[in-house]
Amino acid sequence: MKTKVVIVDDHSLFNDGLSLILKESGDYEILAQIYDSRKAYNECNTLLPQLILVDYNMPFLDGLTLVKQLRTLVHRSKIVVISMYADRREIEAFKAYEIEGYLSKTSPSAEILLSLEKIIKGENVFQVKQEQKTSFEKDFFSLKKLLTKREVEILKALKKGYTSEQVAQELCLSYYTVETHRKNINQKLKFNSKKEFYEFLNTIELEEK
Amino acid sequence: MKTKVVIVDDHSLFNDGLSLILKESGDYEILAQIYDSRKAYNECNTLLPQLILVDYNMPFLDGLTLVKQLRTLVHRSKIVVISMYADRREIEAFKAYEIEGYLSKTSPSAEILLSLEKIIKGENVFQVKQEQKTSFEKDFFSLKKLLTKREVEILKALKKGYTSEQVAQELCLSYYTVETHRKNINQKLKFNSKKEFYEFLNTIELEEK
DNA sequence: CAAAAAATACCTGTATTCAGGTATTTTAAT
DNA sequence: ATTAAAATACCTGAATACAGGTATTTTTTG
Repeated sequence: MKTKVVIVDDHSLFNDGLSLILKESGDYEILAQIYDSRKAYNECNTLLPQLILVDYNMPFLDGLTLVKQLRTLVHRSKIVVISMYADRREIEAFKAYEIEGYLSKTSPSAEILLSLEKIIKGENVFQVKQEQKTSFEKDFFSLKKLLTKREVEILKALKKGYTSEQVAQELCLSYYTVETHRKNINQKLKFNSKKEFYEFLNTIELEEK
Repeated sequence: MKTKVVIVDDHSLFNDGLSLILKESGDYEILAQIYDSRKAYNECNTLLPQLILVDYNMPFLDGLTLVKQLRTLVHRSKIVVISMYADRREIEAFKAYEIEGYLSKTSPSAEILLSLEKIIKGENVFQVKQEQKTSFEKDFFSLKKLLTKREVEILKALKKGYTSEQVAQELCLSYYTVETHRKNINQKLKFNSKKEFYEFLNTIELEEK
């Protein structure tokens, strides 16, 4: 049984090359090669890959933010980040989203294949020493499962560029209510900065398809 | 008759991927894949390839310096630089060494193959980045005219999710200075909401190298 | 060199967001 | 029908951002 893979990398040559390498090994089926990270969320939502390979450096939507989004999917894919530079701090940033692997583009491809094999079998592989292992498994959530209907409505209004005050007017609510909802949203999604929140807000698809 | 190629790129995955892509096309014979640019000169001196593909960003010996070296070889190979970011100024720097092509890693591999074909036939091909344009990126050129160097630096730091206070620390500035810069940026770009500012921040490509 | 542009820094007041609460009512689920 | 979840609303203090200034120094440029 071949492992179903989606590759997300804006560098087409690399994307295609990696795709070929995986195909050649005979163990992988490439469901999609995505060149624009902004499309990854929706693609993975329908394709349901077992493994998602994500580049770290991408325009518009960087690897970290993308991984955060992908983790809100109901379907739990294994996520492996492939970075140009194997940086410890970079890895730390990803720890929160409990990715299954972090590999470097500078590694020989044989090594990459070996690492991926291990990851498929359930191991986690971090090319730079993993010093602190997470003691408990967090529950992974679907955005829609985690957020309530009202909270999604609040997000939709915020997507229009409204302040909490304006959202309150729009939805005929008290300012305090809106703030409460935002507070709960922030708690659930654990944003580390305003930038992250707005990045999420700008890229997430809230309308039903 | 297959074209004899040497690939120089420290990113093994990319190197191997490109190698596979070329082999698959049936038109190329890979004489060597070199992962350490410092070895490229001697290798090419003995292998005498018709075509040398060189990555731009490499440790120890960058693409530009390597090309300079390779041009001192008696054997005249066609040299094509493959870069992450197709920047006009980068290309200019290479023009002095009369390379035959300059391609971007973001181009579809079919396009790369087509370009290489042309180059083999004697043409020179210089690809300048084809941008997927967002509303803001269209105006990026004028944006750079509008914003000062420091202001762009501030934006870059903000892109990391920093607050003004953190940006000040990062750049060894006063908090007030950072706020002044932000104020000027906001005045120049006339954002109507925080959402708009962060949308801009998240979508704009500030690195240009 | 003189003028303009850029970078630096400070001040004040206001607006907005965030994070910690508490608490009641409405709705959904067992 | 009872319980749990969701939605509502309020309070407060702190952090951050925004908008209006002023003002000095440094750098660039004609």
